Amino acid sequence: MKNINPAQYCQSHSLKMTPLRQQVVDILAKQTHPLTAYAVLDILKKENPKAQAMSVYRVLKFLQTNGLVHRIENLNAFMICQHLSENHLSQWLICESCGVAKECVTKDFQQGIAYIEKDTGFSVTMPTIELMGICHKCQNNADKR
Amino acid sequence: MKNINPAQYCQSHSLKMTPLRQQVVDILAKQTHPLTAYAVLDILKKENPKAQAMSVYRVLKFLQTNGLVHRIENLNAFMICQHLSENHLSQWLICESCGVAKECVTKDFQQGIAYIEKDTGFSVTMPTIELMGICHKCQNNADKR
DNA sequence: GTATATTATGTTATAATATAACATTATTTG
DNA sequence: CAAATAATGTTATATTATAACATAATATAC
Repeated sequence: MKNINPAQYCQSHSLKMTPLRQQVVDILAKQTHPLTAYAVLDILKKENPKAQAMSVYRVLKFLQTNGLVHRIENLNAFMICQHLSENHLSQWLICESCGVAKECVTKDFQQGIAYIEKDTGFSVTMPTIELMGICHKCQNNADKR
Repeated sequence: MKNINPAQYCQSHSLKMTPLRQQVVDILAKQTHPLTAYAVLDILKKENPKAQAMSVYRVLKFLQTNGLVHRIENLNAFMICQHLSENHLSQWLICESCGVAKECVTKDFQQGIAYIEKDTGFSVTMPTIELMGICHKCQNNADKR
């Protein structure tokens, strides 16, 4: 159940992977940095010149709703899910210097959410955990100057 | 050091609390729901008819940078800081049904961030933790129907 | 297999959110 | 007080997102 790809994921979740959706997935899968909807559109237009913003937003919404893509709220941008096969929260490390975004995992967040739900009766449907900061590499680069 | 107000906070942090900033703070302090910048503007205009979007964005940015206001990224909206006197992360519970937003606190998030920093070398400058969901009250209301 | 319903996409227009650039006013500091 | 800095005013415009309606593709019922 590891390294499942988006098309397989759609099959096993009875979701329809259309050509347009696949194009958007393929674009996002190549990125190390989050892309805005319009940045996706610009790339998409190279292979699909008639593509339009509305379609991109619709596809992104579908992909996000179904867990294939995460939205980075701090950047109004999107990343492909990096842990497709696992049941997980969207937790991101986003470097303010180089712009690279990586999914991160720690049980503490899961625990924190469980604690808060128990403590307050609040039922979490969608957690957003985004840690803006400076990645290890960029810290080293800064040191060298 | 409890229940410090924004003006006092500015004094103790050598920040300038101008009339415009105070007006925006006062508006936000009355809310249980996050307000967008333009929603703040609409209210602000009642007492300050010449106020404009640019000014509101500038004031909000100042207040956010200095920890008096938090931005709710999921809503493009702003809330007054509800724990001004304490050193804390921005952690929010946001009800998708009634729209009420509350700051929440759990050590687990703090721990999770510490763990990730140690594990990856990533240095967090600004965490965003937003838990969208349904508050206790709204769950009860739904049950009654 | 064709009609009907449903889902996906196309298309145009516009709403909502945010910032750039430059001018003016107020405040601080030497 | 002069010069520098910070805050706000003002206009224009960029960026992000959705509404509304049309058409095409696919699934489902008969």
